Amino acid sequence: MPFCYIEEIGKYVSQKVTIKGWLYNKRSSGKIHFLLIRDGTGMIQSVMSKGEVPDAVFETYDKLTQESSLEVDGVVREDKRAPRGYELTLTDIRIIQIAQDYPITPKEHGTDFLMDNRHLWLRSSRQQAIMRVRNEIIYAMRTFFYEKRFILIDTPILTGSIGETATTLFETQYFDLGKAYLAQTGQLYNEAAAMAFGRMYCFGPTFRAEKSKTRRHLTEFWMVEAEMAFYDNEDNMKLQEEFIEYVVQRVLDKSKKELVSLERDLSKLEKIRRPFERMSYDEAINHLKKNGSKIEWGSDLGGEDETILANLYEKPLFVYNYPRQCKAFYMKPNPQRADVVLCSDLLAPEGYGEIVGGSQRDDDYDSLVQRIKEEKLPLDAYKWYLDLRKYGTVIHSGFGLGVERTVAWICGLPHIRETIPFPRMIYRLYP
RNA sequence: UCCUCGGUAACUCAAUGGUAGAGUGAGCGGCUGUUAACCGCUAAGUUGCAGGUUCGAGCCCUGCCCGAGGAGCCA
Repeated sequence: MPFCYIEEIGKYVSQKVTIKGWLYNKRSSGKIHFLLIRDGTGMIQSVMSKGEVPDAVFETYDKLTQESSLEVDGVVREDKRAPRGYELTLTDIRIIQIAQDYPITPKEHGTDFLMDNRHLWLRSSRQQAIMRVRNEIIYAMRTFFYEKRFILIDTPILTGSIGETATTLFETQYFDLGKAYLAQTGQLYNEAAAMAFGRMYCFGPTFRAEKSKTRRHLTEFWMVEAEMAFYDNEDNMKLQEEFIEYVVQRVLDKSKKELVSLERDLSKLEKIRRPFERMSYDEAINHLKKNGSKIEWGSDLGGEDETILANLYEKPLFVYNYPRQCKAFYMKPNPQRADVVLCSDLLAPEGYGEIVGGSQRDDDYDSLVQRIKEEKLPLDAYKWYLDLRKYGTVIHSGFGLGVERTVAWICGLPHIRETIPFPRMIYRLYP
């Protein structure tokens, strides 16, 4: 008898198959039992009627509890009455283990309880859909870069030198060499790699010890960061548009079923096509002031400011040329205007906020040394980084995209915590 | 770190300062097409912790602990 995964059950219509999985839910009318079985690839309703199977098999229904593990044999049928189109007429059930008091019931639960049971919550159909979309998003990102001949270069997670200023870093003792920090970005290493390979990207976890407590923050999150030699910031923004469009449209194609089950409005995603909207930082400030914001030129945009701007359009919005003072030291000053840098943030629509930050990097040795001194950063730690401006410096640019914020946006989720299997947040390290 | 809200049965929530209750889940029984099935019965509580006010506190006051939403900061 063939073993089969539920996602390919359609290939086995009128055949007898074996399914291995877990009991999601059960219902009965007394002489007819319904078992909803999941196997990680999907869900199928299985049916048995009294008299049509041996009594011993029929009575195993009474013993089965939610999330008990089991193997079943049955004949595959197409049936409109089944929740997923196909149904299994059972011939045998073999119990592997009876689950005792599975805590997550089919009814409502609160956030705290679900987060404490995250290891089990992942079994529910909504979480399954989100993780499948996340999987497609990541695959689309990697495919995009692979097809463009970008090289994947893995950057270190334990670092000595710090990437940027402001944010707080997780630190740990590193043998006799002093403090090591968990990487908040791979960018500086990316620049070294771009000078070696031309166009590259890294994909990995990053860490911020910020005491942020919002629906858009994690202390551990995944970032995809690209770096390109001979790209100015205009080339950089064009690449970002192409990248986002590719990822959204591909996921829309590959994960339609999951997005529909998450009740995502697909028409909103269908509109994510190049070119995206653009607005300079100066224009953004003017618009915000006209609409009652207290923001002053020179400070970074707040969450509410971003939402006001992003809601003007149905497509993502680039805000470019930020003041030098609110951006990282490595960004290249605008040659026409020394008070702003050649950079852009990409704001996702529907209030999802910043998902990409990018810039042209300062390629001049003296100017970079000056900026490092201004920021009071340890010059020694950046010696290798400065070498990149000594040995064949070229114009180069790059960007970083937050994977979880992108997943939240594409799935239409209210909170980032459901976009990663085991979220790390300021007040949560378990499970 | 700051502001706001919350903590009552395993879960989700009720309960004018006056006998702590319902639904879900669990257990038992019924039902031959159920769709978070339905119907009946049963068990289930140190009301987050420590004090205080009061004849009497789940409810009012103080402190602490835990969580959520937001701010700042960021992807």
